[in-house]
Amino acid sequence: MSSVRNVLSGIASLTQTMEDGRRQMVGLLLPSDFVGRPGRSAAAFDVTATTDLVMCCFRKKPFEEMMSATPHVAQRLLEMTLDELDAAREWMLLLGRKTAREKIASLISIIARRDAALHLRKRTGPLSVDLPLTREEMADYLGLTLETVSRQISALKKDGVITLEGNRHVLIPDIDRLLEEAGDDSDGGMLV
Amino acid sequence: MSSVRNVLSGIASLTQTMEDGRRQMVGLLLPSDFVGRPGRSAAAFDVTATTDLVMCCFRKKPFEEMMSATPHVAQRLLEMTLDELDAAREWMLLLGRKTAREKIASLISIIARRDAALHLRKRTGPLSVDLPLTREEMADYLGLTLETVSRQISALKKDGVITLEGNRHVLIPDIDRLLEEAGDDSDGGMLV
DNA sequence: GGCACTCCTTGATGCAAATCAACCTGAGAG
DNA sequence: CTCTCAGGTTGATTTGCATCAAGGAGTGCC
Repeated sequence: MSSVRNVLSGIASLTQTMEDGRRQMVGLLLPSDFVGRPGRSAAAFDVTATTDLVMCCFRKKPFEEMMSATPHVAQRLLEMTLDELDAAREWMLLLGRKTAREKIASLISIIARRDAALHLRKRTGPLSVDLPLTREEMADYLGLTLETVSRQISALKKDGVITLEGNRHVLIPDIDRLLEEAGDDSDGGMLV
Repeated sequence: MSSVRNVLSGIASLTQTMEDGRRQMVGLLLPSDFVGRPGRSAAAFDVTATTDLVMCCFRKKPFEEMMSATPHVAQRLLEMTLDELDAAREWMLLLGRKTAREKIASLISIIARRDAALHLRKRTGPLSVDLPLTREEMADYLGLTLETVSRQISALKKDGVITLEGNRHVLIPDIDRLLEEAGDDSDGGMLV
């Protein structure tokens, strides 16, 4: 049993489930993300692959030895965990206080931002992003139902905030407009 | 400017605020909890004392030197941060999927558990806990309005799940009943 | 072709929690 | 003693989202 894994390619989701089946996604694992905890074997959450996935699993013992031996590793891991904690806390604001429309706009802008960070290319035309999640997965992430997700996406489309190309592809003519709809303050954090 | 602080006594809350004033509490700082991040100066959240508070502030430089010098410190800090992350994720389930009644029951049971962990004494009679928060602060924590908090507390009282002694003091005749109302699976995590 | 399936959209209806509003209680302050 | 003000309760009404329900579009299989 390895206690720590590292996503190499693909997307996985971290979800919590209640006895009666209500589900909440609590994290999205993208390439380069770590899962698991050094020093604990039982996982508190379900980890589900949402696409084909390649992960790199570390053996418990050697990994812990490395942690002790090289302080930089522990420090780097700490920093990554603190980033995740910040992201989780931003998400708590979304779950607790945002409207359905704001939630959708937030999700799209987060995906857009992550995409931009990944590709690092300045595009002049409208931003273009792929949604790596089904409507149901988005609903689980946002604390909504899939019907509400679908309706709010349609509404944002009708209002010209986004354009759809097929079900999974979104064009963003005006990113500031989208951020405004997301209710984030201008400079806005919200990295995942 | 110190980057890291440690609560010695009292209670502080970590909150996020939107431009229009909507607020979400994203963490409760109790004695022994750490705030802040090594390596970053700007805080992403408001930290507000909800009671008189004594904190221990570390100077940035010496703290970071200590981090590098003693791997145990970094590891311990990592572990604490991972615990906080777990707690944040449990909280996301609450915010995204639980009903108002379940949220209140969850909050009370969390406070009860923490209390029990602190005092370590087996009591035979009904559990007795003090709520360290006003109704409004509970509302900010749970993603509700203060009126709903008040109503649900009254409802739980009427249904015999809890008993009130004054506004801030709660008796729990049957902790399992309360946990059931909280919607947590029996053995249940939910530490804060 | 027809069938089964997943994913998605849209409409009608219901309900839980927000909102708006009034009032209660206790603690200082003058 | 009265005034004020923060914290709390409770009631009436509204509303945003969930729920229930039907149907469309794409894909793979026989």
